[in-house]
Amino acid sequence: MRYRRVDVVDRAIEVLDEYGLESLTMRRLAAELGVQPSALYHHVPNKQTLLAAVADEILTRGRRPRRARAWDRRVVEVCAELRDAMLAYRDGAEVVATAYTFRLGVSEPANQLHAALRDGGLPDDLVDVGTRVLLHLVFGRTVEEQTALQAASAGAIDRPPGGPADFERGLELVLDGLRSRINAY
Amino acid sequence: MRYRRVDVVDRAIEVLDEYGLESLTMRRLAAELGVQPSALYHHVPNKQTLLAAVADEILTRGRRPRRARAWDRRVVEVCAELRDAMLAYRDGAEVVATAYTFRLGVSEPANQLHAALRDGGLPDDLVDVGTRVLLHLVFGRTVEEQTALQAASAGAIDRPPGGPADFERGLELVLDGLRSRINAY
DNA sequence: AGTCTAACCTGAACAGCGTTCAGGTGAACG
DNA sequence: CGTTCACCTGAACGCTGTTCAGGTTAGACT
Repeated sequence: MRYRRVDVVDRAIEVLDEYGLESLTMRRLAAELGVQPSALYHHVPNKQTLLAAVADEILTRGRRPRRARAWDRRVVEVCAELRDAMLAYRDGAEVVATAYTFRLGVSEPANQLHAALRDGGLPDDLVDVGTRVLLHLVFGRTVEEQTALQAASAGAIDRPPGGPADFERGLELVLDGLRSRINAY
Repeated sequence: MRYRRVDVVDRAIEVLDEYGLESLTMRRLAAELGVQPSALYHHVPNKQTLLAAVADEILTRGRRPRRARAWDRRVVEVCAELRDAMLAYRDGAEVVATAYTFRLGVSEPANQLHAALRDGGLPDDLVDVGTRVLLHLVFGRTVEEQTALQAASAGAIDRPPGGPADFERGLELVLDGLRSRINAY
């Protein structure tokens, strides 16, 4: 069998979802493809890049059509989509959040939030600040939620916190702040 | 030379600050102490625990007296102290944020924020939501800032964003949201 | 049809990691 | 003066990401 880059990334996501991030090693992935570990380096320069590609693919798979027209509803939509996309795969939140931290891909959600806040009529500098605050909120919260969720399903019952409702509460908090800044101008 | 747990943690912080998190290996730390790697396991059960201890020590060293009386000023104070404490050591933000993610220590800032929001007269559930939002904001932002800062000092000039002003802007955004929820009751 | 090129892969190795374990050593205490 | 026990040694185990020289094979070109 001969593979291309896409096949490697796809299989990486399968391994991630089934066995978790700590089991997603180059050797494991190679074995899963029936190939020597060194073969992977013909498709990907290193593991970090692989993980970035995995993160991007996870987000791509989670995309859905934009429905809302009002800027603040659109922010909620983007954040919810981002959250759901990450939660759809085991350890997805950690992979995506880490890739974002190292500025590897994951720029699409940032762009969409940026655009939404701009449409809201916020001053430019507040658009930047707001975008980052929203991203940090979504990443932090979702990583926390997924960690707790997986810990809970592993027996350590530590009341799975939050859920979508709790998530949206936090979001509304920030949106309130943003809205109050609009009315001021 | 004979060491105790404190010595190990202290030296770990020195190695962290001087050579960075990726160089803080058990072997490296042992060599720095002039000791076999296995010796470390008499002071610490594993590396994860060591890093949690490092995180806690970093926060302890960064503590300062509480001055503000108003609840919202106190929130700003706690967040600023947390940020400064993490920024005081190389990769400090990442170490502390990771420890928090895995629920290993780092509970003090959470408690203080919780108390401040309670004093603000927020309903209980909002206190929880707000505390976590604030923590995620501070962690996300500080990790991002420190990463960019260190990348910049390593030659990759990617405009070091933010600084204290930018940080406080994001914070005020959330505080606005919280304040608006108070006045509603 | 035959040749060539480039993409894909093999197999072995390197240097490093966290962690374990049986056994040694020396300071402090009774 | 003897014993205990905290601290440490030295070697090993099983992993990890990554490199490299060389083999194989599919597809394009003449």
